[in-house]
Amino acid sequence: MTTAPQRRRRYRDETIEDILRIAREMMRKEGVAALSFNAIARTLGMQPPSLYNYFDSKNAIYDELFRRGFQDFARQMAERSGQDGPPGENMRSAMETYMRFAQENQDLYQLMFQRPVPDFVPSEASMAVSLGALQAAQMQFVNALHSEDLDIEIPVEQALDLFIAFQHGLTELHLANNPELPVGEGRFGKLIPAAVQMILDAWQKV
Amino acid sequence: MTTAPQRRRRYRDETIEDILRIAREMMRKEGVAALSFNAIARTLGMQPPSLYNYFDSKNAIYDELFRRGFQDFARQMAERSGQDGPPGENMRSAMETYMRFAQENQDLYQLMFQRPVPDFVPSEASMAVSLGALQAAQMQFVNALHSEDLDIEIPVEQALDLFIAFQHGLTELHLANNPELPVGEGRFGKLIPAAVQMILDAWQKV
DNA sequence: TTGTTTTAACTAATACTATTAGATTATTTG
DNA sequence: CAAATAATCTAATAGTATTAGTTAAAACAA
Repeated sequence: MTTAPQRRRRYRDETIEDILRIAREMMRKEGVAALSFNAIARTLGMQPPSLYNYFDSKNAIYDELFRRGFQDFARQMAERSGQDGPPGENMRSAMETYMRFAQENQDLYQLMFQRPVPDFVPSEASMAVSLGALQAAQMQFVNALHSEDLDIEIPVEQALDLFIAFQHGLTELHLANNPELPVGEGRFGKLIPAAVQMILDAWQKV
Repeated sequence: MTTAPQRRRRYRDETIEDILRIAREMMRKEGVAALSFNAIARTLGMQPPSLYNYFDSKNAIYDELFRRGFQDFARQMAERSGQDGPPGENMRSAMETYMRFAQENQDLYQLMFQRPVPDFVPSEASMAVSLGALQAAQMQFVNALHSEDLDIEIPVEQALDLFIAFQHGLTELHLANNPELPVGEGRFGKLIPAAVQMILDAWQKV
């Protein structure tokens, strides 16, 4: 028949989504590196070896989450507001989107930007997605640095890297100090406006 | 006798140092979270259970390294130059010392500032050392922010946190991108002067 | 120098982990 | 209906941290 094989595939796809959903729950609860392949299987009511029909290894699960994480990240950075606004607004939007993604997807963020699992190395395909996403996010921002309102005395790439480091540092420290608080609250989560103002004070035309 | 018992204690202390040295080697080679209690014992020529005569658990080894790491960190931050110099010199010295510690002790730095081992929670005693070290490093720096050359329009604690985030972000990204390069080289490792200049441009009296 | 206590090592065992091999059952296709 | 495929199982391997119980040696007190 024509419908039957599709049903099996649908079941299979559903099982894969279940696996990834359970994996993320466990990563959030026990820590990214504490993910147990066996425990995922047991939660699904399977014996651990059966899970190998869906993923070749535990690291293959990490890899799929890594890839999807960067896809989501790229999408959210692309859809953020303020890209065509004044530099300050653009910077604020970029920092908030970056930090919000990290706060709302702490499991994925750790997997993507920290390296909590020592023997997990992203596949070439996932690495390509990752580099593409990061480059796209940076390209969006280079335009802002070429604004007529700014007077930056260092090479654009360096200015961009300073911004990235600032953004990353604020995000890391927000997650370390107030992981439960949304962007805008907490010791570091509330500093985005002050950070943007500092950058503008340094780079704005006098 | 009087000398004999001291000899045994000396042997014991030497073994403890050996254990910690081997642990750090393994963490650098295989990753912090990949440290194997059994492998340390085998390297020492012991059976794994014998190692429990020196450390109560694998996490106790992490804990001792965590504590010593913050002691070293505090000492290096306290001894750094430029603390009484002009604000820009003080900032540059602080950032360089912070990043150099991270670059030269990547195993300890990960254990201290990232959280690569999910079920390792520092003991209260080690946590106290850690908080003391961080607070001391920050206190050194508050003086710099009160300099007469600066005109900061936000609360001092916020200015301090912005600096910390910037410093931390540059360091994280240096280790992620050019872990083998010393401070001053590499995409992010060379940006400390530019970062300090940016902060001065924003905060210096006009 | 005795006897006692402490220390440091051992072996054996437990309960976990990811993973592989091979057999079996269920589902889908020709 | 028969053949192929997919999904599951059991059993086993080699590793992990850790605990219990034992033994030999060293240090201490008399």
